[in-house]
Amino acid sequence: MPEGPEVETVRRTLEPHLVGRRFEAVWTSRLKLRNAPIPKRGLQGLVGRRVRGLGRRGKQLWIELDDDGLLVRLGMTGQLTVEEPAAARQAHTHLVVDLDDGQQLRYRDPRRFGDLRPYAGAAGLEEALADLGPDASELSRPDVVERVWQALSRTDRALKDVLLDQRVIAGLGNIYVCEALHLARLSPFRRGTQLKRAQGLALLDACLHVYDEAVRHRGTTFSDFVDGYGREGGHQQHLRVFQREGEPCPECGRLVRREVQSGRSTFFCAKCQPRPRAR
DNA sequence: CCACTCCTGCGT
DNA sequence: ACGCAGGAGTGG
Repeated sequence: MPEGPEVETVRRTLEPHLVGRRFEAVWTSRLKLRNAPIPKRGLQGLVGRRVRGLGRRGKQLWIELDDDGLLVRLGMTGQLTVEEPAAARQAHTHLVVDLDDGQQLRYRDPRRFGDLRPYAGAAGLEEALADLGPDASELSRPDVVERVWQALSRTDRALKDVLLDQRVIAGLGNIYVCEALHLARLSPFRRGTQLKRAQGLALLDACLHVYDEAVRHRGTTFSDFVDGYGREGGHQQHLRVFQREGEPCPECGRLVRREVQSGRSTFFCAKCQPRPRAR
């Protein structure tokens, strides 16, 4: 469910609550996450540590504790929230941490595509992030834009697939890639090598803009996404094409189309985002 | 690039 | 009953 803006919304809502708190006890379910057992021992090892801060790059979130820490990936349906211990524990809860202020940090994930992974020291964190490109918010920096443009302009892959590749830019998912391509008026099926420099830069600027707006609206909620206090996002009111098949394009009125690309739905306007002629 | 996997839940 | 879902990985 969550892309970078949703994860950032969780990070921002949880950080003020968690910083300075100590992990007093840890409970985990016995189910697997991402096809691997929950690392019970590693999580138990975090008891007694104090939270220093919350970090994020792309869709990857982490809680920095004294020395070590905990990486959290939300997958499609993960929710990380602070709740009263008396609040009913919802189905599909896989982690409950008792905090020293009497509250609980809870992780819930019906589809279990998420991941909980303790890490050791700065080196452990660095290793976990090694394959991630710069966060999409870093596209505000000219040097990052230049580096990403170089990668983009040299690939024959479709723009949609490149932007979804977390090694190139981290944090964009299906929603915001569709949105950015529409904003930049570029077809998702166009290839990187078919871009002129100005078009490429405009696309990266559109990615940054869409990303910032989504953060400003505290993320997009269709069904599952909630912030650290269980509140829904607001960006679903502002989507241009995503999940709007058959509705008029906000720019030209032509009906938005949906097509399957790389196995996933792509939403676009055939008039504003004409297909490239050849490859 | 494709097909298929991990899962549950929801809308048609 | 079936298709589809914000992600990510594998194998072909």
